[in-house]
Amino acid sequence: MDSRTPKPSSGRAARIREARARSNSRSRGTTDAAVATSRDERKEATRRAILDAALDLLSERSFSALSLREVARGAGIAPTAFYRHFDSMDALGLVLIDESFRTLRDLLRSARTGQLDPSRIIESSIDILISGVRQEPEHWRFIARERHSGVATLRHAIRSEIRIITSELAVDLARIPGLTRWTHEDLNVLASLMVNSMISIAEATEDSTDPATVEQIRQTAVRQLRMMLVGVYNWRSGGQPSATEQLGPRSAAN
Amino acid sequence: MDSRTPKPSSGRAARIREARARSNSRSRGTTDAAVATSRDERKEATRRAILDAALDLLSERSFSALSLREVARGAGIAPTAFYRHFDSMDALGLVLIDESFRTLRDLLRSARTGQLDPSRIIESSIDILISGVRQEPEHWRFIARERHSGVATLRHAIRSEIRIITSELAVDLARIPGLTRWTHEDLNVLASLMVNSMISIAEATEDSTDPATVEQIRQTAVRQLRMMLVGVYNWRSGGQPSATEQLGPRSAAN
DNA sequence: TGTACATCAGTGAACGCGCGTTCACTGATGTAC
DNA sequence: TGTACATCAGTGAACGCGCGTTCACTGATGTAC
Repeated sequence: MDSRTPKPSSGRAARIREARARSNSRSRGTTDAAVATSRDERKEATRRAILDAALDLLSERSFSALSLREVARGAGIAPTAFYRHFDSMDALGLVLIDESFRTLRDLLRSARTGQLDPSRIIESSIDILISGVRQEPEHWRFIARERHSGVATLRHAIRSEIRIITSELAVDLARIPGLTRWTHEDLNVLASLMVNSMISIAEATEDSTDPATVEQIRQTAVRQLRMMLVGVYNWRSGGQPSATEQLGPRSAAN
Repeated sequence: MDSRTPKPSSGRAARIREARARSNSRSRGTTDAAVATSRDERKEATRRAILDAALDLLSERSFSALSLREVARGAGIAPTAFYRHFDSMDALGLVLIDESFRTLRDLLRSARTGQLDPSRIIESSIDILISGVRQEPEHWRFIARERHSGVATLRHAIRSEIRIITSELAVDLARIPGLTRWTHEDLNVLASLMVNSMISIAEATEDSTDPATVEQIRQTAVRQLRMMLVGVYNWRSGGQPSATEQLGPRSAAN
């Protein structure tokens, strides 16, 4: 069995194979601590191993360049066993998108509910974002990469998830005192501006391991968001006529 | 010879094959109008055919999913002839990046030199961008896709090109009256904000053929940029203390 | 509790396929005289 | 201008490889009695 002879590879995949080996050990009567695992539990463990192996490989390759056999190898199973868990690689991809966006949504929820110091709201948000990215870098990388990938199924799935998150954020923004009178469209434009820069901040972060670089990205992000929000707070508040004149007339309709 | 029997395929690839067939016709003594082509000219034509075939295929696949044989097929040559023009697919990719960024830079230059109506500067810029994207959609798509792709060589090449464009823009911005006193870093932050949204506007545009959708994207883009620039014009100009207070203290150091 | 049978996650051989790359070649174009 | 030779873009057969998918199978786990 493959899981008995793991090849030298990255820590994560190795850990998965060990986990799979352990949960199978009882059935092979080894002296390993007898962890009672049902058939269902072991099936789930293999499923996870497949998903984790795929996510692991996706840090180097894009999804379209990922082969079923490679993933199976990473999970420590025969290629044919893959089909016991997923109909196709595309199906696996969709599950990965689902899980990745769960991570993203969790982060947003925690940012929303945790009362932040209002005087440092931007800094706190960015900090939450950056530490979130560092906790589950694979999910962020996957979303960032496949958002524009050649695989149409994944691209569309990601686009619709991003649209959902954006409109959720727009709803939230509508409650902020200064923005209560904004139109639906303006709120959505702002929200997508924020989601976009959130994703590109995440991308920038997870590419760099050097703490100094991360710190620099953090500061740039803070400045970017601050510029954006200065714009927001001045958007409909009048004043600064010389500046706003240069920016062209504001559309009266919306 | 393959170029004599073109398969039914997209217009562009077919046109390329025809061009190649035509430039070869003299050597085969057909009755075709005798276009005198030197060996060098024909070699160049094949090279172009390869590049165009690749760009054509890249509208559906990502670069890493592109095969040498596929490209050769698209260009109407035998797979082995590919090596007469490029050492590898990676080499081809780098040439494509080069050409794509030439398109992008040309667009920026024309936007810079053509004196725009200052009262409609945002609208004009966006219009230039959108029509630029519609003229050479393949280049934009290629950059957008491969920016986060799995092919490290291309990713790095694109990143450094974007960095160059961003700092060129920062230099330009420094000349704008309201921004003359900004720090180097602030200008770069603003420039990268603008380049980022430029790319994402381009992405949004080239995915949609429907004119109504394009018009909607255009309006959203205008609004996004306007919000951003309202922020910029208020960035160091003081005033609006209640709003800026909510955004946290401005860093005095830079 | 023991027994007989059903279930089903995982296997390994086999298939046909498209891939990148090598090689010796062909024959039109270019060049030296 | 004509001839002899060099150049070199493009060819097609051949190679070994990893791929996705099929199939009949195995044997531990689960279940009915």
